[in-house]
Order: sequence, then structure tokens, then C-alpha cells
Amino acid sequence: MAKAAASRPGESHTPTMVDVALRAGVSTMTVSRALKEGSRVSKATREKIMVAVNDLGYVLDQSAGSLSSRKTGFVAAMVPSLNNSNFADTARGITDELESTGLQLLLGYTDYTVEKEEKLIEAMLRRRPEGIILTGGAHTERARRLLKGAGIPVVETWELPAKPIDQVVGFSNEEAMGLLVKTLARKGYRKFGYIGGTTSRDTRGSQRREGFVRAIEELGLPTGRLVSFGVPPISIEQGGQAIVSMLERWPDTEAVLCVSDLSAFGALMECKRRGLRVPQDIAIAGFGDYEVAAFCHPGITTVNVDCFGIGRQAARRLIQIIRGGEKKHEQEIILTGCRVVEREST
Amino acid sequence: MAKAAASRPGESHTPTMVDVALRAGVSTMTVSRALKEGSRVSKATREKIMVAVNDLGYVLDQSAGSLSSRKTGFVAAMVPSLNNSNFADTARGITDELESTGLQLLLGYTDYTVEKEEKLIEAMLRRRPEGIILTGGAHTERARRLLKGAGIPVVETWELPAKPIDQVVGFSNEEAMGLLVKTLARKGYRKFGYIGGTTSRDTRGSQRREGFVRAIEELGLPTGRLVSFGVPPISIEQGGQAIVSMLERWPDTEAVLCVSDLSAFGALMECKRRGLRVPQDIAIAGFGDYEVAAFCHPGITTVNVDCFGIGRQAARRLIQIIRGGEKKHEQEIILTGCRVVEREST
DNA sequence: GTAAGACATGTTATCGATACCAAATTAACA
DNA sequence: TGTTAATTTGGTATCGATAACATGTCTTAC
Repeated sequence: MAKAAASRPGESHTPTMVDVALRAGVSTMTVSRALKEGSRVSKATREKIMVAVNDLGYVLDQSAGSLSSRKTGFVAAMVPSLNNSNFADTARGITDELESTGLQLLLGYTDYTVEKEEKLIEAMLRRRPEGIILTGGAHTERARRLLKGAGIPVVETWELPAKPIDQVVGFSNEEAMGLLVKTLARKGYRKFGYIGGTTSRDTRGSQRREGFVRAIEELGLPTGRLVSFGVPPISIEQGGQAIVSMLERWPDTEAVLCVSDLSAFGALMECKRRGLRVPQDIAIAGFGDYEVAAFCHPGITTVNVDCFGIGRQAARRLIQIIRGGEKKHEQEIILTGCRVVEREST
Repeated sequence: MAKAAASRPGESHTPTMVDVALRAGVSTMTVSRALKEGSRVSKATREKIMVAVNDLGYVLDQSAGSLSSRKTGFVAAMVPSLNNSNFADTARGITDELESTGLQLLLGYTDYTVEKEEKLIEAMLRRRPEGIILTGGAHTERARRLLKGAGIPVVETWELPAKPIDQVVGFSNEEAMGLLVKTLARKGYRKFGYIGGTTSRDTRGSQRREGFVRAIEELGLPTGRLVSFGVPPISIEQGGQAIVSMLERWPDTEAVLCVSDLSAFGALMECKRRGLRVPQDIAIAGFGDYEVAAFCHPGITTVNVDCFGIGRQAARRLIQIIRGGEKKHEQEIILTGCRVVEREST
């Protein structure tokens, strides 16, 4: 009690719980309880404490709190890029779902590399998150070890990894792209081209490409019309460049599918610039259902992915495990929907 | 020493520094030093410790560390929306700049409302960030109080607030839009229309609108052609709707300026859909220099803003103050550049 | 009227690291 | 070789909160 961190006059120090307790004439424990909802503190006491809190401008120090309660209230999430509205939507889904729970998001971006992801994971684990959400299933060996060792639930999203670490919330990029091929084949297109890299940096992109190749083979259509471009992030510009080389090498291509709406849009605009009519001269489709695909002219046929839902569900599953206190939780694989959206570009 | 949190066999607990110290045969203090670069520990000892760290899969607990060092290593930043590539670029600028310093970003989005911003600020302050970056100069009274009380440097970005809290990194949205008007007026356009809301939620948008109105008046051009749309976030779709009502009410409008490239793009596509030629029948310009503006057809004239640079400089200024240990730092107002980019749409 | 339970509050001992200072070891130099 | 300076290491207290347990007060029921 002699402790009394009470401010020596003149010295401005950020108030602690002791200051509040002193001012309200109660113990710090009571202050702690008053500030945590769901604890029983008498109405009168709580009011007294709140007055003191406001007078002092006290703000709870969660770093300290989480040390003793052994709960940090953090959830970590990693996306390849912030600057991609698909992943931004996922991040938003996560935040929205966490908000009500009082959990806070530690967001990082990996720049599409597993090396940066590994570093990020390590940095985040130092903050002792209660759960972690990753994009995709490609990680370094060390990252896997770190995650296992952390003893917290892990959710991989946006894909269906062959060897999941723990929880999964995603869909098959391969199947989704296959579905798009089949939808367009049904409309009569036969000579399909594909635009999108093979780089290991964008595993979802590679999976889509595989899905394309497989579907083409299954349907017995002409194969081999593949154009790839540089490293992620996928840009509109790359799409424009890629369609040029596609048309140079295979001028009779009837329909071009792109790894992303962004490249599809770039391709579309380049076609317009060259006076090609879409879809009469060439059909174009994308992936991801970005806003630009819906409102450009002509609208771009694409695959809609429930980006926001992926975030929500990933967070929800984490919360279940964290708050449910399942000691040894079961692995669960949650499939999120995706569907072809046909527009004027095909 | 009897403390020895050393694991009872069979029980798996996340290892602490004590475990590492025991295993390496040194004190925790030495382990602490070995893990912090720039501390003097003999090469042999450090190696011994690193072996122990790897064997145990130990990861430093920064929550605990920051409690005793009174440095959390956090910087908080708030943007209106994650799903906007301008702000995403700013966030990236911040992260990139922080990375080398070992500071970690706590990122939140306010959904363009000061109320949500206030809540977020409070939540973030509980984590005791060492500095905080905000978008814009509009905040609730309580938010201002909280920030003052926190005793940490604050940077407001993307605007030049009339009453800055502390540091500022931004530009005049009003002037920037005025510049755009003047550039187009010089090309001969006379009947200007403006698309963009007046809502208090998007203060930058309102400032741009004011800049438009003022410039039109200064030039003695026909006034009053203003169309606003719903609440932020600004979308492509809104732009398409807005141009429709613009053309209905003022069919002879020669050039339409939009609060953002997104609405400009929506407007442009709607014009194409209706068979209007841009810029012959109507000219369109935007703001922000999004990728879509550069690569759509026709390219959209716009104002380029150094989004990434805003983030970098805001973070850099914070680091200066935090690491420099300036007790009472001076206010500094850093102007970031912006410039008109003329393309085919005007 | 009293025992038993419900509720409100206080006490004490941590949580896992680092600051600060003291002790021990090694290197440096006359 | 002896003495001082430089470098490495260790011990202890503490950061600011909360868990767990103890205590005290007030109901309620018989």
C-alpha cells in the first residue's frame, strides 16, 4: 500500500491502475474488475471508478494485463498483399468477425514470398497471438515448425492445401478455374488461351493454371496456349502485355482466361485500344470478381469468390477454438463457395 | 534458482527464457542480451544460447519484454478503408519504413467515421503504441483528448488539418483539385461538372469539392453543376449512377471531374455503355491515380498523389521522434507532392 | 435468530521479460 | 608482473495488470 505510485506534483506520468484505485478509494483488483465487463462489481463502486478513470484519462494497459492473464487478445493474419481488394476483403471479414470478441488483429503482408512470411510469422509469434490465419498452403519448413511449436490454432485460407497444418477455410482454385473453362466451352468456344504465371510465389495462380490445363485436356480441346508474366503482384499492366503476346503467337485464339480480373481488365483494355471487339473477336474472362470486372464495359465474365466470407469463417473458427477452450481441437476443413459470373466479355 | 520452471517431463509447456537459460547454463539476463542485437555477449556464449533456443523452439515473448522495458514496439495507424488502393499504398509505406526499425504496425480501418475511429484509437492505446498515424484531421473531441493524454507522437496524414494535433504529412486536397480545374480550363473546357459527396465522413472528398467550386468561381465559369452520391466508400458503381444524373440535369456539360478515379472510371464506363465518346462528347477526370485510371481506355486524366510516400514519411517522422527520444518534439508539417497527370479522357 | 449461501471487495503471488548495478573475468599497458 | 581498464556475466527488483484465494457483508430461509 505504501507503494502509491501517485504522481508527485508537477510530474506528469501516464496513470496506472494504482492511481485509479487510490483516487476511487478501492483496490486495484476492484478497478480491474470494473473495467472488465461481465464481472460483478456494485453499481456504486463501478461509478466511482469510472469517474476516477475519466478524471485521470486512464487507459487500460493490455500488455500488462495479458502477461498475467496469459491471454494477449491478439490474432495474427497474413495476406500476400494489402493492395488487392480480394485480400483486403478477407482482412475485413476477419476484423469484422473479431471485433465483437474483443480480439485484435495483427495484420501483415508477405509480398507473395514464403521467406517474408516466415519472418512475419516469427515476428508475430513474439506477440503471442491466440490464433493465426495464413493465406495458402505454401510455407517454409521452419515456418511450419514455428507454428506447430506455438501451440495455437492455425487456419490456412484461400486454398485447399495438400498437407494442411491445422484448420482450412478455402476452395479449390483448380476446380474453380476448370468450372470456368467448362462454362465457356459449353458456349461454343474451342481455342482457349490462358494468361497467368507459374511462379511458386503465387500458388493460387499456379493452381488455377493447372485447373485450366486439366480441363482443356479433359475436353479434348487444343492445348498449349499459355502465356505467363512476371512476378506477383498481378497487375493490370501485365494483363495488357500478356494479351499482346498471346495474339502474336496464337492469333486465332477465341477465348482468353486470366488468373485474375486485374489481368483480364488489362487485356480487355488493350484489345479495345487495338480496335478488337470483345467478345466477337476475342472473349476474355477473369477470376476474383473485382468491382472493376462488374462495371467495366463490357463487363468481364469471372469467378466470384467469397473473399469476405473466407475472412469471417476463418476468424469464426479460430474464435470457436480459442474461446471454446478445446484443448486438442479437431481439424476442420471448411469449403467456401465460388461461382461463375457470366458477363458480356464472353 | 529453485524457481526452475523447467518442464516436468510429459508436460509440454511453451518454453520461457528460464528454460533457455537453464539449458545453456547461463542466467536469463544473458539470454535476454544474446537475443537483442547490439548487446555485448561473447561469441561462445551466444552460440551456446542459440543452440538452446533452437533446441527448445523458443520464441521471445515481447509482451513480457515490453512491460519491463516500457517500450512496446508498436505503432498504430488508422486508414478509412483497407479496400482502397490509395490507402493500402500508404499502409504499405508505413510498414516498409517501420520494418527496418523493428517496430510493428497495428493497423485499423475506420470505415470513414470518426466514431469508429474513436473506438479504434482507444483500443489501440490499450496496447501502448509508441506513436500513432491517422488519416485526415477530423476526430471526435474525446479522441483528441485520448491522444493528447497518451503522450505519444501523432501524425495526421492525407490532408492539412486546420488545427493539427501534432505532426502532419499531407497535401491540400483543395489546391490539388483547383489545379486540375485550371489545367482543364486551359485546354478550353468551360462547363465543368463535379461528382462527389459532401458528407462529413470523407473530409478529403469535401475539400476537393470545395477546391473545385472555388476554382470555378475564380475563373468565372458557370457554377452549380454538382452531383453528390451516397456515403463512402466511394465506388465505381456510384460514379456510373452519378454521371447519369449529371447528364440528365446538365446535358451540355463539357467536362466532369470526380472525387476519385474510381467514380471517374464508373462514369467513363457508363458513358461508353451509352455510346458517348470520351473526351469528344464529354471529358472525364478523376483523382488519386489508381492503376485502373492509367490502363483503362481511354486513360483517365487524374491527380497523382504520393500515397506510398505519405506512409513512408509519416512513419519516418514518428521514428525520428520515438528513437530520437525528443522529449518535447516540435511540430512539423511535411508537404507531399501531387501533380496532374493528363491522359486521353480530357 | 441463526446458519448457509450469494455477492462484493481485498491480499498476495505471480506472469516473462529487462533495467540497473555489482561481481567476475579477461585484456591492456607501464 | 602488477595494476587498471574493458568486457562479460549474474542477482535482484520491477514493469502493470490479473488469478486465486481469503475475507467481509448482506440476504434469505427455516
